[in-house]
Formats: sequence, structure tokens, C-alpha cells
Amino acid sequence: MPPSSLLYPLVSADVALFGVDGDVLQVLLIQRALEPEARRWALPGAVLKPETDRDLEATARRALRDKITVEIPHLEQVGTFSGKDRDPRGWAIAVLFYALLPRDKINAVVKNKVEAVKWADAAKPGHRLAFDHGQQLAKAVQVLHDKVDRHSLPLHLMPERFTLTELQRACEAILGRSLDKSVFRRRFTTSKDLVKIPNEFAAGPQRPAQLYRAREGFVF
Amino acid sequence: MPPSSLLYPLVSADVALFGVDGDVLQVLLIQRALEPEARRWALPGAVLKPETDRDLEATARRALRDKITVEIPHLEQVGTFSGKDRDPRGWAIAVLFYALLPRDKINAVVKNKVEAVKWADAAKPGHRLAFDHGQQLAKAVQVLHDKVDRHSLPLHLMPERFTLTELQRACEAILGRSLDKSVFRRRFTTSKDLVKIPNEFAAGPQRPAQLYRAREGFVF
DNA sequence: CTCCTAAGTGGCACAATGCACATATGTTAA
DNA sequence: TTAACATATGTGCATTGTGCCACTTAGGAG
Repeated sequence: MPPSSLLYPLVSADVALFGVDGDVLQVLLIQRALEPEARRWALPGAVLKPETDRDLEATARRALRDKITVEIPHLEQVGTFSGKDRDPRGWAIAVLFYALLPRDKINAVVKNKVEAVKWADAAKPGHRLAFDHGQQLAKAVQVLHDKVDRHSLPLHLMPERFTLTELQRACEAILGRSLDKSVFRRRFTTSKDLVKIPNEFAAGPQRPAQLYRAREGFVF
Repeated sequence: MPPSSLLYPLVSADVALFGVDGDVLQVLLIQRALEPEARRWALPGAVLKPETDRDLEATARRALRDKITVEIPHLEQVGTFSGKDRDPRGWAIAVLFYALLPRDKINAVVKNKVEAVKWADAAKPGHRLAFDHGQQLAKAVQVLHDKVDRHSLPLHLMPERFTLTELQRACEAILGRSLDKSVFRRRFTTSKDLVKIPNEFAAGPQRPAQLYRAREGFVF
């Protein structure tokens, strides 16, 4: 039971789980089954259980474990949203995390649950989200955006092996604009985070493409 | 009374208040009067009062109002620290903010209070801080550092009117390294955030220096 | 063998940077 | 009165990074 009075705030963790499909940045939404805001789409979240959660990142992981089947390697804090008006139940605090899901796992996420689950365009989810989740999502997208702008490579979005062009598509999806091929390559073929896989190429109806993988121990 | 059980976490807001004195980045510390961690130095903080605080930023402002005399214009969230082991009283959440105090107000902050208050070198406070405040401080310094690295100007640290050299000293204090005078000037004399004050100069035993002020509505 | 597609490379103008040096303008001291 | 001095402000140049665009290369499809 959440606290009904104002004595203690309701504390929860929300997660913006991002994936890239083609050239669109997507985010996982769930349709709330219970009041408040029942039937509205929302970011997955969970209420803190101090007796079991080690910290709020554990709360966030639990929120995901209930919905999806794959384990998330990368989870990072975005910020904290607080106040007495964000949740009809009263004074509430939500700590927002984001996570990146590899392209090849993007269809392995739906679990048997009461709630409906779907992927939505992260830039325009198409619905008014529950609580302040619209604002939260915008903030998470902005953080992701800034990070890629600062030349961080979102390798956690990529499968084990990938081509430079695939990586460029992922960055373009996050930034929402196209990048120059030549510039992109010059910048990153010398990056310590990218490792060329010798003699491994992606086949296709054109010239084969060199495959790369993330450096051991890489974190976004 | 903080919650003694694990049913609800203890929620508080901490503030890293930064100032620059000469070429050292300083942070305001208070010596705790009460248990736990009595007599240890800590960042100023306050426990959330849901009945009075609009949000956690308000909690942070209240933490400062109790200690210092000047109103802080700029307050920004750094991150949230949570877990059952950070505070001996049990499961606790602390949301950390930072604030920047102008050089000319740096000696106007001490209020009549039980606790001792002092400025410490932000890079090495010299004491083991209470709770996880050492870690919190390091994170706040890093955020500040990154921001200046990305060419943001910490104008909130400066007095109303200042010279380019003073501004450069402030940036150097934050970054912990010296910057090239020529590069610094080329970069920022054309910045929209800096406004030259015509016919106003700082006197001294040398050539007078042009005075600048922050653009109206500037935020760090 | 030729065409198509995407991979990968190279050139060039321009901007940002690091560094050395030059000039300006006040105070201070002989 | 004048020279020494300290800091402000500006210039020149080599190096490196970036944006833009054209070109070459290596496969598959027909």
C-alpha cells in the first residue's frame, strides 16, 4: 500500500528502455492496468521495496524484469522528478533510468502479463503518457542525444557484431538527423571503443562490409 | 522523526555550494551537531518535509536558507544516491543539487547556528565526509567540470561585473588546469552570454581590463 | 559483361586549437 | 622625468578536426 498521507512520499523508479528499429529510436511503453491512470500508456516503473531492493537501480531492474525477458546490461540514471502534484496519490518521487536494448533482442521482450506492451517512437509517442512520463521521456531522450553529440557511441544498442553503417544508422536515429558517412568513419575507425573483427564481413547484394564489435568492458 | 523501520526510506536533499577563491574551487561544508555522524563534516542537507516542500529543489533551498544569508539564484540537480547502507538510520535516498555562489558573496554566508561552517577545497576536502558525501561531492565536481569542458561559462560564480582574466581563473579553478589565454579570449569575446560594458574598466597596477557582465537571462 | 548498390577513400575549404610573440596602458620606483 | 614592470589585449602560423562532396571499389543480379 502506498502512503495515503503526506507523511512519507511515494518512491518509485521508472525506466526508459530504448531500442533502434531501422532509423527510428523507439521506447518501450506499457499500458497501465490499475488505477491511477488506468489504461494510459506509461514508462515501466516499480515502487521501491526497501526490504528487498538494494538501491533504486535494483528497483528499476525489477520494473524491467516483470515486463521483458532479456537481462539489461546497461542502466544509467537520468534524474529525479518530485513534487506533490505529479501523482494523484500524493507527494511522489520518481528516479528515472534509461537502458539500451540491442537491435537483435528488440522482438524478444514481451512477457505474459496483464498489461499491454508496445514500442513507440521515442520522439513522438503518440499518446499523452501517464503522470509526468512525457516529460521524463523527453529528458531521457535529451540525455541520450547529448551523449551521442559528445561522440559517445551507443554500442549497447548494437548486436554482438555490426557494420559501421549500422552504427551510423543508430546514431542518426538517436540524433534525429543524418550524418556524413565520411566524417563518421574518420572519427570512429580510430576509436578505442571499436574493434575490427579480422576477416569477418557482412554479406549482401553489394560490397561486403567490415564487421566490428565493442571493446571489452565498454560502457556507454 | 525519521522512519526507523524499512517500510519507508528517509528522503533528503543535499547541496554542494561552490565558490571560487583565487584559483581554488571551494565547497561549503557544515560540521554536524547531531547524531548520526556527529562532529563530522558534511554537505548541507535537509530532510524532506512533504507538508511544506513543493518539490525536492525546495528542500534543497531550505537546507541552504538555514545556513547562509544570501539567496541562491542557480540550483541544479546532479543525481540521486540511494540504498540501505548509506545512512545508519536505514534505507535512505539523497537527491544532490549544486549551486554556484558569486565570488563577492563568498564571505557573507555564515549564519548564527549551532554547527560550524567552513569553506574547503572541493578537490580535496581534507576530511572524510559524513555518509557518502565524499562520493556526492566528487560527482558534483565532475558534473561542473564536464560542463565547463563543454564551453559553458560559470557566470553564476562571478560578481556583477568582472574581467575576462577573472573568468578564466574561475574556469581554471573548476577544471584544475591552466588554460591558454589567447584561446580563451578568442572563444568567448564573441559569446552571446558575455556582454561588454562600454567604457568600464578594472583598475590596477597595470593596463586596465575591460569589464563584462552576464547576458540577461543567462543560465549556466 | 554490364549495371546497381552500398562500402570505403580522398580532396578541399574552413574552423578550432596550441604556442610564440608583439603591442598597449596603466602603476611604481629610481 | 623617465625607465622598469606587470598585466591586458591582439596577431601570426602550424596543426588538427570538421563539413561537404566527389570518386573509387567490390560484391550480387540480370
